[in-house]
Amino acid sequence: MLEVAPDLIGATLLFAGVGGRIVEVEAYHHTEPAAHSFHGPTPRNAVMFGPPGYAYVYRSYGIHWCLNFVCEPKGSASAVLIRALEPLEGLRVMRRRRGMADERLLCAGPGRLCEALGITVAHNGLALDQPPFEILPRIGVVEVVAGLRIGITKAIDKPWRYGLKGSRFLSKPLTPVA
DNA sequence: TGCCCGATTAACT
DNA sequence: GTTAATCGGGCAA
Repeated sequence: MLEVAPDLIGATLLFAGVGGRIVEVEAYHHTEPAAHSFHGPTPRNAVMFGPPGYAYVYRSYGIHWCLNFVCEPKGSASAVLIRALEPLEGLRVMRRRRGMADERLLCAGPGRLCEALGITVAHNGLALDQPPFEILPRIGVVEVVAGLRIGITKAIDKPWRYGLKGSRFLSKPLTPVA
């Protein structure tokens, strides 16, 4: 899981033809209290305990949707939270859905990202390798920076946040960690 | 059965 | 900088 997370940076994620390049992710594992799967399976996070390669969508603060990729190994209940995209495809659609013109903020944050792509809990448990999802491997070399996770209050010490170096589409600046 | 809190965002002072 | 919006899960009673 800690291997696939940084590898996702720079890959292109499309949902029904709308999306862009992944510039920010965070890794979660059920052995640390920040993860939803920490306390064991529930109806909400059940997909995290299933096979890898599926989407886990959950509601945050009762308002927003957040998209996760379920990772190897199966049953480990580990997942990677997609935090930010660099908008590339379907800009018009995303702008309409988000109701704003600022391209930089279209997908800079988990809740914004889901709203822009039109992802809701209805897509929870969908396979990531078939429509409407489409993931294209990154092309060429990208500079990945690791940092401390943000927006959480538990297990903040783990440097499991990964971002594309210098990207202006990050939800917040990335603080490098050795 | 009820209360408190969170992997957030946007609007307001 | 601060605060409301809003819902499912964990924990206390």
